[in-house]
Amino acid sequence: MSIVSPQNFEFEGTTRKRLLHATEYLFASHGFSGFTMRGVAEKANTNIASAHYHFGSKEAMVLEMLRKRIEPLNALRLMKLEEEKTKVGNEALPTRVVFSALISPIGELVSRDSESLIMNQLVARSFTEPVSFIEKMQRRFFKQLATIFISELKNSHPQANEEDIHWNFHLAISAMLGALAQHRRLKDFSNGICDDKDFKGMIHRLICFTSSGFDAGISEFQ
Amino acid sequence: MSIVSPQNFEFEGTTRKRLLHATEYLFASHGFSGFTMRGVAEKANTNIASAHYHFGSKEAMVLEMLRKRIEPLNALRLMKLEEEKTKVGNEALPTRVVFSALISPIGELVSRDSESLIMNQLVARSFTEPVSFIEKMQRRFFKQLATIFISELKNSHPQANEEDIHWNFHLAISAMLGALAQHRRLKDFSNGICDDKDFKGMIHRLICFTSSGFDAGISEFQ
DNA sequence: GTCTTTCTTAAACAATTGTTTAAATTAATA
DNA sequence: TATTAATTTAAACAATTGTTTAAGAAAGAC
Repeated sequence: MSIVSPQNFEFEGTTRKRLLHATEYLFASHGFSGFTMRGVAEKANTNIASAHYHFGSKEAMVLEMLRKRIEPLNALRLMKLEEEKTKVGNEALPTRVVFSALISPIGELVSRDSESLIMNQLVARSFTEPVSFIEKMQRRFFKQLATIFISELKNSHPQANEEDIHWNFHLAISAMLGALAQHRRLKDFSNGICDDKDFKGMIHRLICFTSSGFDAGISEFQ
Repeated sequence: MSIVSPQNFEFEGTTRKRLLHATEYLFASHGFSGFTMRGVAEKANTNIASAHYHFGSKEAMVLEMLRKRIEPLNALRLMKLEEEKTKVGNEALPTRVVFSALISPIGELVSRDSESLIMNQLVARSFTEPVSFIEKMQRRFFKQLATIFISELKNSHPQANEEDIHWNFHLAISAMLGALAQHRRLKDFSNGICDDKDFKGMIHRLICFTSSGFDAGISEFQ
């Protein structure tokens, strides 16, 4: 089960769902300007006019697809964070727990809906796409979440300065998205030593990697 | 001096050089399928037929541009690594020194040629582009280098198993490329607290972050 | 000088792009 | 059943894509 495997199967459900599904797959593997409405229509077993009937435009179709994927993910992240906060009461959360709340929901959503494997490359891509509306999406879908998690990290590191917190949070997010986006390289470069299908393992390693990197960056500069 | 700042100035030099320069800038900010030959020609103050005269095709032009940027970078990386190895003689290199040899050349090339700031987004983008010839480029330009650095990390961690080495090297590379590719987010999210123009600082932080993350990942799983 | 090569340019090419139109079909409602 | 709304479809639209052609200009060699 690789993150984005070549899909020859037909998408199922209503035309609208098939279109969103095909959009998701093609956007994840080719980027916004790299896929075509005709390509989406063909993969969804319908035609281009139908896509415009349901969504109005290519841009609107991608936006709707992204919204449906990202919103549940962020909701799960916030839920996890609240859960951990009530657990410890007045104490500050360890770095690792904060990053676990941020990262582990990716793996959990993938487990729930096996088809959402694509989401990883998808979310990651939406952070490297240059298209202006996606830059806006970053802010709309992620800035608020980032603020909450950063303030939590401030609680965990009361002696650290804000600049270090922000810098290393940024590096951690970059690592997270980078790992999702470049997952295929692991297979190419490890000569079969690593199991790139071990998604749970990746999530676990990613949490360990980012929280350790974060803490090292905080203590180094203070 | 942000990594990719909006450039209104005209590119200088021969037509060929102006074309490569414009290609670099546009590919970095829009990706392969996101920029057009007409856009490149206009930015280079020439016309599309001239671009085809000098390079033959859009793909060949991008390949040539990438080659000219990546090869000197990798040469510097290998030189740094050899330098450090001769310093310690028979001893193994600390993780941090290995990652410093891998990452610091990015900052040094940027210092030498201020215009190569773009290179960062550029190299990073070439690792998230889906276009097939760029996937081939990953292997051509990076696989050999990765093998060398991985074997060096094996020397540094003789007790670790290969799987952990590969996984965490992969995560470190992802963090490095992710940080370069998503550099703009720092400005967007830090509310002016962090100086995104402090490139040397970023390189330093990145080396600290990745080597600590790597070591944590190695020791956790053994 | 002439000739040859190198480079530049405007114009056209065929193919593909997102989008729209309008007719045909299906589903829902009364 | 009759009528209305929702959906699908083929065809065409204008704009843009990478590429090519062929004529011209610039530069160097003889």
